[in-house]
Amino acid sequence: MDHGTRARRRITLQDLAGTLGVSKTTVSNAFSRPDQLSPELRERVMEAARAAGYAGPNPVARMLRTGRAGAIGLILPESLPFALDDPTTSELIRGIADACEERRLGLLIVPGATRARDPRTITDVAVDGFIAYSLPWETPALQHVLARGEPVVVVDEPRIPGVATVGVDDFAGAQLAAGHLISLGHRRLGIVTSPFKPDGYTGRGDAARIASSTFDVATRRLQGYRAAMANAGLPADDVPLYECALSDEELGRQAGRDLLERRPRPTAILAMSDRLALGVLAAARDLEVAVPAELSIVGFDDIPGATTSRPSLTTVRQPLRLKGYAAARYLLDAPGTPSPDAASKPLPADGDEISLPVELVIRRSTAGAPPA
Amino acid sequence: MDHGTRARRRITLQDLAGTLGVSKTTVSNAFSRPDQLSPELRERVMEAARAAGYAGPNPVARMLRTGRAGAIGLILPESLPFALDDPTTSELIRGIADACEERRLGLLIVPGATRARDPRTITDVAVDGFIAYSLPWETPALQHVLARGEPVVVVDEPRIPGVATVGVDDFAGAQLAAGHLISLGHRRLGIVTSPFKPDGYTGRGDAARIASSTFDVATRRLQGYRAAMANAGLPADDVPLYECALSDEELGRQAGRDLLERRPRPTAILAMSDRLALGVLAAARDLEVAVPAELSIVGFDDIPGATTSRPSLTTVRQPLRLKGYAAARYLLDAPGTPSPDAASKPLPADGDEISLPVELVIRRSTAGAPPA
DNA sequence: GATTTCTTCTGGATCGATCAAGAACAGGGT
DNA sequence: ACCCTGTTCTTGATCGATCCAGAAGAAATC
Repeated sequence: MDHGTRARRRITLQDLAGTLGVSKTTVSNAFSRPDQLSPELRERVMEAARAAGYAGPNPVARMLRTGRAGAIGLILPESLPFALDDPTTSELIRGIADACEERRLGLLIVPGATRARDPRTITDVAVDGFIAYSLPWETPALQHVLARGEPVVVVDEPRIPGVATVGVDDFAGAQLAAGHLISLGHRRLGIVTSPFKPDGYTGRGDAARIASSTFDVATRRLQGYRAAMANAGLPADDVPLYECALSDEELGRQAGRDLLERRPRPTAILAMSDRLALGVLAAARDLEVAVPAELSIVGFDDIPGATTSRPSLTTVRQPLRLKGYAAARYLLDAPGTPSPDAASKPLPADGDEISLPVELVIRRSTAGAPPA
Repeated sequence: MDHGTRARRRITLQDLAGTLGVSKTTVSNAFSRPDQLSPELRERVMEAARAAGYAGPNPVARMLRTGRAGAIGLILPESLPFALDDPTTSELIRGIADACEERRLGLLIVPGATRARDPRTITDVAVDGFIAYSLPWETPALQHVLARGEPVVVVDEPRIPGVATVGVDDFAGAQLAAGHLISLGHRRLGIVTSPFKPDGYTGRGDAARIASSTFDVATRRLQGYRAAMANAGLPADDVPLYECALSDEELGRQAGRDLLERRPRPTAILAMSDRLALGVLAAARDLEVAVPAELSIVGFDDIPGATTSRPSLTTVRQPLRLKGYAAARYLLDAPGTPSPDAASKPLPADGDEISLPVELVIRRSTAGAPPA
């Protein structure tokens, strides 16, 4: 790995100082603190640097001395290819990128955290802090991140006491979604859930799994759904449930088929993500169940595809991009340490936890329950 | 920025050695070269580390000493949000991520390179090499990358002597596309181009701009189109041309409207990317021009959306994901330095240049020319 | 028993920069 | 002449690890 450019040993600041007959501090200053030396000398230094092919101070050495890496790390649960396919994750990344760009910071992506592997992908990385996205409770990856002793902001989950978290009010959002269906007269609901454990299970809901869930968000959304049902006097505990290992359209379709083949057939399905909901929509199409005439569907997230589907998707909007932006800002600006521009975006912080608002967006995938 | 976790000063390997009464080398070995010390001592060290909250050797210090950063940098021309929207770029990223995962390397993204800014986003970053994607010739960013003296692989452009490049045969691909239309009987063609310069210009083609183009790929594709036309005896020089500042559907639509409003109206349009082609498709719909009956359209890239559009898009397929993978592998494995598994994927390398094959994919957006 | 070899561990140099403290010299004010 | 302030540049310590050469002791070889 030394092609594309000469393998000449890299010149150091020291060397350059030697050939110029000045001290290394002076050369360092020429690059990093121009006001600390006379313009003429600085020009001489830069000229010599150009001539010697010196590109500037070694970033790693500088990091070691200054203690700043100039980048933040993003821990993702799945692989990067998956993350890019998933609108939820890629919106989050966009938001984080917005903040990184403002602050001129690099973004280092560390994917595949749930498949616990070599901790070195986390421990060996030069960053000033981490954003950990949607990890299950017991992930070793998260332990390694925390052990590094650098600032960490968790997005969505897991909620860990003492660790800053940015998320949305999943409970309220789910309650809104279910409440909407109930107010439309639906009584036989079905639920498609995101995973409760990172073990790849896909299939009918299982009380034991739910009880021992390691994914906070799925748990809270389920509680929200059930709370709304309980409020309406519906039996919340034995609602048909299908768990998907990933928020993926194909699995949503599978879930939709399963739920729609049950008798009595549900008249409405709550999905914990829009991708799952779009899968359910596909299943309804497969089985020739009319949406919304015979079946109402509510998603969660409000991804771009929720507008363009046919019918468009009623869903619970969460500010995905803002969530990423807020997480990065929160990581960068310690609360209580008012940075120059911290006032520009006051975020609703509550202790360690920033909770962003959700909102029910009613589109065409929901309608009154069909006559019994 | 020290919340979420205690602000305790980080323990060093030295400290730990002190409290244990062993040398720092031993502690270092315990973490990084377990075979260099007795299992019992190693266990004692690890135990003490756990007790002291020591997460392992400081990655930056290790990098400085070993000279390896454990990550590669990806320079992108536009912002990351744009890159994620663009299927071409995100497929490339997927491919790079595949290779990084194989090698357990981090991926550090440095976006926005064409809007030349602070060189520090490039010079201050800890990576073992760079992949530079689709940059114009004179970008200062590229100079900074090259100046770092670390391995660089350029993807697509610019072709720079002595710098490894991974790309496709744009000329041949464009020739295939134009040849296909000509063999269908089309004589009045129009061309929608990606930018020739990174100055944000969108509008009708301009010979001067083309002559002074700083984007190799656009230039080569245009030459391919024109070569096919010249071969068929068509006047290649005054073919209607519309240049778009970005490969973006909205601009493609704008281009399509412009070309379709010219008289005589072209019977076929060549677009330098699928996103532009999809925009042209939208313009045809706007103007109620039937595709492919009244207008044939050929794209370039073969992004996923090319299959799902209506009609589906005839295009020149390039192996986008493989391109990313190949670039990363080429960066990691110096040619001539046969690494253990280098033989697994023999790539068609020609000197510094790897050229991946393209292929014409005929779908429903092209048909015989309408009768004159 | 002397010599060699192996295993296990140690000390000091080193990677390439930044930082704190201070030296040398200039000019200004009294 | 003196002190003070300011600018410009230098020296030596330091960031936190890895690497190299070698020491000490145990085991193997002759």
